[in-house]
Amino acid sequence: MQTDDPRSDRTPTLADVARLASVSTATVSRCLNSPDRVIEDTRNKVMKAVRELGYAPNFNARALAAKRTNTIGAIIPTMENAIFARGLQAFQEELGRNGITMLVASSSYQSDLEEEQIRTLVSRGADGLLLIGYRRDPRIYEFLKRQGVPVVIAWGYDPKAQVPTVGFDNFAAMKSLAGKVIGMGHRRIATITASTHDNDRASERLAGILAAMVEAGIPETDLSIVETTYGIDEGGAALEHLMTLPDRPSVVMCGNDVLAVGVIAKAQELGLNVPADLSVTGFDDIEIAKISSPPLTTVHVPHRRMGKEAARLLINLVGSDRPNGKVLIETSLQMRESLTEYAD
Amino acid sequence: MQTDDPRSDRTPTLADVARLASVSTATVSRCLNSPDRVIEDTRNKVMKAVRELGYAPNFNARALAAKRTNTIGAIIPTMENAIFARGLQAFQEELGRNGITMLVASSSYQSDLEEEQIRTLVSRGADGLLLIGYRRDPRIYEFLKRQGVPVVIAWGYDPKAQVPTVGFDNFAAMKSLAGKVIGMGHRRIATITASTHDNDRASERLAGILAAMVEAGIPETDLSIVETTYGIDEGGAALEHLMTLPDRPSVVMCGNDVLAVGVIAKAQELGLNVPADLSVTGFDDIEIAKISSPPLTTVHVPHRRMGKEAARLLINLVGSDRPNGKVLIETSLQMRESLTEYAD
DNA sequence: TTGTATGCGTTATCAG
DNA sequence: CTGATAACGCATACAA
Repeated sequence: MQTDDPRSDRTPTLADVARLASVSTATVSRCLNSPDRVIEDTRNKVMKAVRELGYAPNFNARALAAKRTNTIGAIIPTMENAIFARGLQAFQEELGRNGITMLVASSSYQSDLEEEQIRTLVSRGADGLLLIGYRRDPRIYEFLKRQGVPVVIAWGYDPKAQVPTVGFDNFAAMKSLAGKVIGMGHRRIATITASTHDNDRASERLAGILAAMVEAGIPETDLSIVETTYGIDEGGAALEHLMTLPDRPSVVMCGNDVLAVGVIAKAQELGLNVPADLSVTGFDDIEIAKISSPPLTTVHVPHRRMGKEAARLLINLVGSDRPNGKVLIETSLQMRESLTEYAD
Repeated sequence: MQTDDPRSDRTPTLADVARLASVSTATVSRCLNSPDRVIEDTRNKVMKAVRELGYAPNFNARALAAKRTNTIGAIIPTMENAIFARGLQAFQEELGRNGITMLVASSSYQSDLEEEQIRTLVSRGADGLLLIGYRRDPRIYEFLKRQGVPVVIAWGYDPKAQVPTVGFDNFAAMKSLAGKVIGMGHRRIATITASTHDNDRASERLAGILAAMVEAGIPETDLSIVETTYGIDEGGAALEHLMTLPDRPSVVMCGNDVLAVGVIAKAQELGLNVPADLSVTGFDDIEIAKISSPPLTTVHVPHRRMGKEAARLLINLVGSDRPNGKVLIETSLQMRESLTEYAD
C-alpha cells in the first residue's frame, strides 16, 4: 500500500496522474493530446498511470483552456417527426466518425424557444450549429456571426441566403408534384399544411402548388387551404373540415406524409375510397408512406443524406473560415397508388 | 466613444461587465446566480451592463468552478425508432421545465459505443444519466457510482435491480399477449425478435412467449425464433425465412411494431391474407400500428409518460442522494384486426 | 451588502 | 523532450 495514496472518492485529475507517473502535468497533457511529442518511454509510464487511476479528462476544464470543444449543436423542431430523427441520426453518426460530440435541443417549432437554445448551446461552447430552415430573426444571425460560431441551415434551400445551407428546393418539388396532379385531370385541389407563417418549408411548398395551378390556368383562389399542426389526427380533422365545403376537392395535397396518412385513414372512415373518390399526396417519403394502404404518392427526400452532408459542411466550416458553402439535395417524385387520374 | 472601450471581438466576460458597472466580479456573479443577495440598485446597474455588452456566461467556466452543470445526459440506442424519439422528446420537455439541458448520444445498439459515450457524458459533467435497459457491464455501474453520477434506467424494469428504474414488465406484457394468442387457438407460433443477447427487453419478451406456451402445455421447442435487427425490411426478410420452414406458423409475434408492419407487407406480397392466413402481432403501439392495414394487435406502451417519469426521477436523484426509486409503467393489450382466431 | 483572493482542471508559452 | 507557470472565466469562502 502506498503512503501518498490519493484514493479519496475525488475523481482523478491530471495532477494525480502526473504524480503517480513522476512527471509534470504538462507531460501528461501532451501524452493525451499529441503523443508523438513525447518520448515513448515516458509515454508508456504515463499511460500506465492513466489506466491505473481510471483517469478521464475533465471536459469543461479542457474547453476552458483550449477554447475548443469538439462539440456541435443541433436544434430541431421535434424529434417526434421521423424526418428529423432520421436526419439527426445520420448527422450524429458522421460527427462521431470525426470525433465530434453532438448536443441536441428541440424547439417544439417555437422560435423564441429556439433563440434561447441557440444562446445556450453557444454559451456551452458549441463549435458550430445546425439549424432547420432559414427564416428567423436577423439578430440571431448577427449574434452568431459576432460569436464566430458557424451555422448550417438544413431542410431548406435558399440560393440567395448568406448562410451555408444543405437542403432541397421545397418550392420546385411541390410544384412538380402539383403539376403531375393537375396533369392527371384534377381541378378541385385542397391542401393541408403546417403554419406557413413561421415555417419556410411549408410556405414554399404551398407556393409551389399555387405556381403549378397558375401555370395551368387554374385560378389561385380555387385552392382550399387548411393550416394545422403536423399529426395523424390533425390530418384527419382537416379532411373533415374540407369535406364540409360546398365544392369538395378531388385531391388533397398534404404538407407531409404524416398528415396524408391521417387523411387517408379518415377518408376511409368516412366511407370514401382512396384514390377512387379522393386522391391524396404526401411529402417526405418516410416509411409509413410505403406501408400505407393505398401506398402514398409523395416526394422522396433523402433525409439521411441531408444529415450527413450537413455534418460534413459544418465540420469543414469549423476552424477554416471559408465564407460559405451550399449543398443542394435532389428530391424525386414517388408515384404510388394514392394518386390516380381524376374521373368525374 | 469611451476610452477604455473593451470592444475587441472577444466575447465579453464577467470582468468586462464588472468594469462597466463599476463593481466587482463577485457582485456580477451574484446578480446572475442569486439576485436576491444583492441590493436592487446595484443589481440594475449590473443588469444594464449585461445587456449593453450582450454578455452570456461561459458555461464551461461556470461548470468548472461550480461543479454542477444543470445538464443531464441520455444515451439511447437510436433516434430512428419512434419509441425512443417520443420518449426522449417528453424527457427533454420535462427537463426543460426545470431549467436543465439535455445531452443526447445514440449508441446504435452497440454496448462498447455506449460505454464510450457514458464516459464522454460524465467527463462533460452530466449531473445525471438516462440509459436504456439495465443489462450492461457491471464495471460501468461501478464507474458511475464512483463518479457520483446518478443513473436512471428506462424501458426496462427489473424489480431486483439496484438502479433506479422507470419501465414496464416486458416479460409479463408479452406473456399476456401470447396467452391471448394461444387462447385464440394458435399452436404454430413464430417470433421475430431483436438480438436477445444484448437487448434485455427483447430477451424478456421472448421469455414471456415461452412462459405462456409452457403454461398452455405447448412444448417450448415448438416456437420458431428468428433474430434480426429492427426494421421494416428486416421483418419482411424474416418472414420469408419462416415461410420456408416445414411447419409454417399460423401467427407471427414480433418484437416490435416496425417488424410487424414489415411482416404484414411481405405477407401480402406473398399472397397471404392477414389475418385469415396469418396472424401478426407487434409491440409498442406506435402510430404506424393504427394505420397499418389490417391494423395491428400490439402491446400499448406509454412512451411519452415513461420519458417524463424518467426525467422526474432523475431530477430528484440529482443532489439529494436518496438511494433509489422505481416507477412501474402499466402497459395494456391493444387488440386490432391483425390477430384473429385460428381456423385450420 | 460588497469586495478580495483563491481554486476549479487543462492547455499553452517559454525556458531549460 | 520536459518542466514551471501563467492564463482560461467563473464561483465562493472569507473579510471588510
